[in-house]
Amino acid sequence: MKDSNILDSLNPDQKRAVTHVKGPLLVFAGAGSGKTRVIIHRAAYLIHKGVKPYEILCLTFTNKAATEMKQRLQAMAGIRSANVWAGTFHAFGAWFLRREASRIGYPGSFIIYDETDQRSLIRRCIKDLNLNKNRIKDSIIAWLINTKKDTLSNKIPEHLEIDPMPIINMYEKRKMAYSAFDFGDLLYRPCQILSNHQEVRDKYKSMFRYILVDEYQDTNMAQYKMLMSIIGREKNICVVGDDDQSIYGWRGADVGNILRFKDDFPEAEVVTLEQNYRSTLDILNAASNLISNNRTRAPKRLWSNNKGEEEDLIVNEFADDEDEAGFVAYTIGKLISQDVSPSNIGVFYRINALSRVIEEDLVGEDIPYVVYGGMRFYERREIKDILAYLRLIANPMDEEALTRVINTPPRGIGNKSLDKLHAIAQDKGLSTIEIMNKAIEDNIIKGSAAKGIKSFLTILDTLRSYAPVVDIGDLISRLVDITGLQDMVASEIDGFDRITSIKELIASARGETDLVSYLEQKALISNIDIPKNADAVSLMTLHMSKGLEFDYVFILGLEEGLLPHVRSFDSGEAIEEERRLLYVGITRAKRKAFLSWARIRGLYGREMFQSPSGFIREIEGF
DNA sequence: CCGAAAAAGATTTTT
DNA sequence: TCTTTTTCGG
Repeated sequence: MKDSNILDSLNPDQKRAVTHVKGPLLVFAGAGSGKTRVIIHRAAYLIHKGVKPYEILCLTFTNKAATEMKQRLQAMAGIRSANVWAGTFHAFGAWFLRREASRIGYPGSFIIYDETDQRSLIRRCIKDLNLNKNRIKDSIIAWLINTKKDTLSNKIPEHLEIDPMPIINMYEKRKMAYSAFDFGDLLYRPCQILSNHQEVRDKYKSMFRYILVDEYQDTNMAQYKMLMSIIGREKNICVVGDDDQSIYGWRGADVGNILRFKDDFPEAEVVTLEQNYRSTLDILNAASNLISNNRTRAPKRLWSNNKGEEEDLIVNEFADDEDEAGFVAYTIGKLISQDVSPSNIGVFYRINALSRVIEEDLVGEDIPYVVYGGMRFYERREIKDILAYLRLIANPMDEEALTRVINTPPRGIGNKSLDKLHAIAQDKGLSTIEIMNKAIEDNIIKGSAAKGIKSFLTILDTLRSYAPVVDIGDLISRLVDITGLQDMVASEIDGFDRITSIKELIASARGETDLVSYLEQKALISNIDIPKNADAVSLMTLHMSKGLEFDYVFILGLEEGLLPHVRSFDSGEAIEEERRLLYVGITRAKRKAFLSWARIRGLYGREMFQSPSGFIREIEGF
């Protein structure tokens, strides 16, 4: 491949970013300015210039972005690109820990706890510490634990009724005994290891000589530190981002990271991409008007050559949410009748709860649609049950998984017996599974409970013997059969749907053989892949829309309390983030954007009287 | 111990 | 409104 193949289609600024090989590089890439192209082309260019693919590390924020990056790089640079390390920060953290976790007393075969697992473990700690009646919320503890890890700080809010530290300590101790990491650990623990071990730092510094980071504006403190400790002496670090699209502050993301890049690396080359190739001028101006109301941002103004039709951005007011939904469905129907493909239409909202009304009307109009997010596949009960069994096969120490399935389906083991077992295990310092047989021999557990436990152990043994010899799809289908999960689920009211999702899971696990890496994949990728060639209208939250584009975009619920959301009212910073969220939404639109608000909205079973979002006036430039 | 019924909880966003 | 947890009678 020649230089020209890689550089031909780029504008001068993009070219500058792609060809800057040595030393730190900061790319401010406005919405629709070809950011992803720059990253892909840059990686391809590096390989072309003789950089070894395995020396390149590409970090992104979402799985979606990571997958896209790998695919497009493969298309451009061919098979060699397979050796580029590309993935999310969390996936990188997990990969790192598989190799280095022994340094903090963890086995490399650890499992990953998702939010639900984390919550129920916290709840159990609260219970075991007899802090139940204090009505301390697990959500607050979870928030504390996660924030501590995301921001690498030890600050604890003072206005708490009780000291959260005993709970947190017990949580961490047990999590370690179970060989589990939570999401926060995947970023925090690598930081810890890297900062304590010079030789580990050196190892990864020489391993990855070229680092590319996408969505740098969304990095939190832990991600930042992790990054800084693996940047080699050559400082070939390239970060790409847009401070106007930082929308993860609530999760510890710090826009300051991108704004301070110049301080971290004074010698850095800075490229600003301001030409927008996506939207029409009207849409772009509306978005620019809006975002110019933010105080903390690097000054810039996007421009576009796309003239468009006369009215490309429309704000509508409706009497209630049903009218709004009716309009959206009607308009989409009209567009489709004009030969617009449904896949070129996106409907966005601030909170998932808004999708329902729209869905009803879309069904009524016979319009195909896909809802992204919402109830996540791997959080469905039947799927979590199956995964818990798999986790137990891979790692008998996983008490959380054990608690979940020991009596699912019911086999006569109630809370009493379970508490007894837990107590013995705690006492002996062993895992519950290890002491089960002995508890029965010693007659501590009797009757139906003992019988249930015996059959449970037999089931596990049987499954464990299958695990090395069949693929995971096969393993799961035997699992649902032997455990009785399948029969249990089938007899439920919504059994058919649940059986369908079990079948989906089995199908998607065909050909997989490595249980540990399979489970990691499931923990880190929360949504099952929806075929993207599906010709359907896309419904999603504004957060999910980042990185996508549609010819026609509908944004619902521009109301005070919804967008901006109530929870942002007490801080100016948070309001700015809401503004960026709407900015992201508007800039997804290529040809037309329909924004709307309703005077009455049914929300959580209540009728709310709404007033228009202040953002509407800002868009219109008053 | 089980399952139904009632009560409570949570409704922002994601890895 | 919808889901999860707790309570209570069998």
